Amino acid sequence: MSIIRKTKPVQLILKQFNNKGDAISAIELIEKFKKNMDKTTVYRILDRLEDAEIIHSFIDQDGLKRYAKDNKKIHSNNDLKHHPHFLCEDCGISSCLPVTISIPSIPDYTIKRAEHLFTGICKDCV
Amino acid sequence: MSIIRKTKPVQLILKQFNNKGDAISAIELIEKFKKNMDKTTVYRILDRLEDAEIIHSFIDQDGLKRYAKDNKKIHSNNDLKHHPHFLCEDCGISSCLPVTISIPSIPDYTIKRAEHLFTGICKDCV
DNA sequence: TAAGTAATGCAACCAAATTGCAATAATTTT
DNA sequence: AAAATTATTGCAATTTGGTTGCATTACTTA
Repeated sequence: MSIIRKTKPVQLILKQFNNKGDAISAIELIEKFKKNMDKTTVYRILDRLEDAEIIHSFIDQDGLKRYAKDNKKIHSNNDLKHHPHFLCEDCGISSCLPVTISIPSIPDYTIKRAEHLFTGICKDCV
Repeated sequence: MSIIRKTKPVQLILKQFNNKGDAISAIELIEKFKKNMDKTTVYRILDRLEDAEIIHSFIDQDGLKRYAKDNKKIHSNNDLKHHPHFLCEDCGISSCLPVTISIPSIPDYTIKRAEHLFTGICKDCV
């Protein structure tokens, strides 16, 4: 699985993630590329890119799936794996924050995955 | 707003939250009470209970809205406001963990809300 | 117990996401 | 470089979680 061919739609979406490091929702991408490709294609490309660990996804407070480019600094070692995602209430721009959240150890619980979502006002909207 | 009458549907749902402290998804409740009430009613009761701060909600990793009873110990003071939610991969049971996550302060960012989602294996599924 | 109004059920609707399938376009093989 | 292979796409239809409008029902209170 997850062999990715360099089709035009794939290149368009990849370029999008390379240009800006923001976390983009699937619907934003569908809207942006509606003349270039079908929404099904957008969803499937995102799935494949996630499989290939080129991007990662999370669900935001509104239940929308968002995707962001995988960042080596953030994802390479275990320490930095648990980084928070931030969503600005004002401009709606979402981003990965380059800080580590320490996971508390809870007796008898095995934590495999953690997702931290912050909502507030970003530096450009003060 | 948010005056809550003790109708039969409301009592059923309240009993559900009083019995078990788990975080229940709206669809679980709809399924469970499908012979007792309409799904619209479930959604509207949940909204009202949340308004009245009897329960609180969050979106889980699958994008499902989940609700749990508000816990005074967890919600009374600001320190304990940011408690994580845990979802067991195995049994699917979700719960509020009574621990505090410290929010890192990020320069130029104002964090208003935080949501922490852990996925893993719970104590009953080891 | 009658009036006022909150709450419910039903049907229709909506948006995000998924699926099946035939057509198309990257690759790979020759 | 053409043919064969198979990943990828577009389109239409479907699914799912959730919402809305409205007439009817049932709490509450006076």
